[in-house]
Amino acid sequence: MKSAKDIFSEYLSKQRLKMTPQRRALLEAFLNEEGHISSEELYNLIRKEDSSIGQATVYRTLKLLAESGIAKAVDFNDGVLRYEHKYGHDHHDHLVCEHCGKTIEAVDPEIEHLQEELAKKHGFVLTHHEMYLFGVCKECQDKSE
Amino acid sequence: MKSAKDIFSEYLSKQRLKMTPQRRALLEAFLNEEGHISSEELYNLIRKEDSSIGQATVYRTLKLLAESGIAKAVDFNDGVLRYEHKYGHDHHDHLVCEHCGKTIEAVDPEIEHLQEELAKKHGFVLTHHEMYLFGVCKECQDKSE
DNA sequence: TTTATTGCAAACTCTTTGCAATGTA
DNA sequence: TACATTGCAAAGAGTTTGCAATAAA
Repeated sequence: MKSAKDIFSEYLSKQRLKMTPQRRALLEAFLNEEGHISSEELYNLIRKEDSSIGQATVYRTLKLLAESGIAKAVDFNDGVLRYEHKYGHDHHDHLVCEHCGKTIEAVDPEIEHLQEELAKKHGFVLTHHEMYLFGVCKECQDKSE
Repeated sequence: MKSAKDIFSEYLSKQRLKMTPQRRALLEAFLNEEGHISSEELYNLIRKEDSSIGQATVYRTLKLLAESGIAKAVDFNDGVLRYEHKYGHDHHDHLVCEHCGKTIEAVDPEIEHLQEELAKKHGFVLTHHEMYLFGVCKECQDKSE
């Protein structure tokens, strides 16, 4: 299986774009992060290793990572766009705890199927969907008792 | 059944807030609009009737309408927050056409039920959810053939 | 009379863009 | 060499906020 780096390199050359040390470093930092990272968070991480990298480059690179299929933008309604790993990861939706901000990734094949059906019923061809379930997680429920 | 105006008045007095001509006019304009309206769109509408109303008041009033349960914020990922009627309207999700921007409101009771189940399975108590299905509508499919 | 509201402009947050210098293919 | 990329600072979009004047309860 191709590595994320291969995918990214191939995407760049296909688009006649260039690989640079900044892009290499940002890809690596992104891949080392587990969760849902914002541009600013990634900027703060990368700074520790190379303080010469600018914010704009981080924004630009994350966009590129999303275009190449390495990353996927997710929006938890907290005012910033976040990115999660996409390449090599299955599709999933998110449960978001409104108290502690924790997110859980989950899929329900039946829901996925019914979404397709619902779209079809209205004449739509689905390209993608977003489903966020907001609520209170187990731990926060216990705490507030 | 109470009118939206009653609901809003009651909400205001309960919060020790005041009814003003601006709020009255904005509520009316909002109720007269059918779709999903942004603050700027509502501002442009209200201006025609009373050009002295400021943008900030529109932002502030829409927020108030949402708090009172009259309106509900929806986010179609187009960079602006929109509001739709909530009071007296059943819950629904949205199909969004990525070509023409048209939205269709739809509900699938089975999906709703499975969302609850999925949340429960992960220990969550659901407060609300967002589900947007993005795709291409019938008309746009036909056009691009 | 007390307290909320207004319009205005300035401030704010997140993100994008123009540009001259620099680096990659 | 030709052209993409960089960092920077400035610009942009959408939204919020401080404030003095005004108006509702």
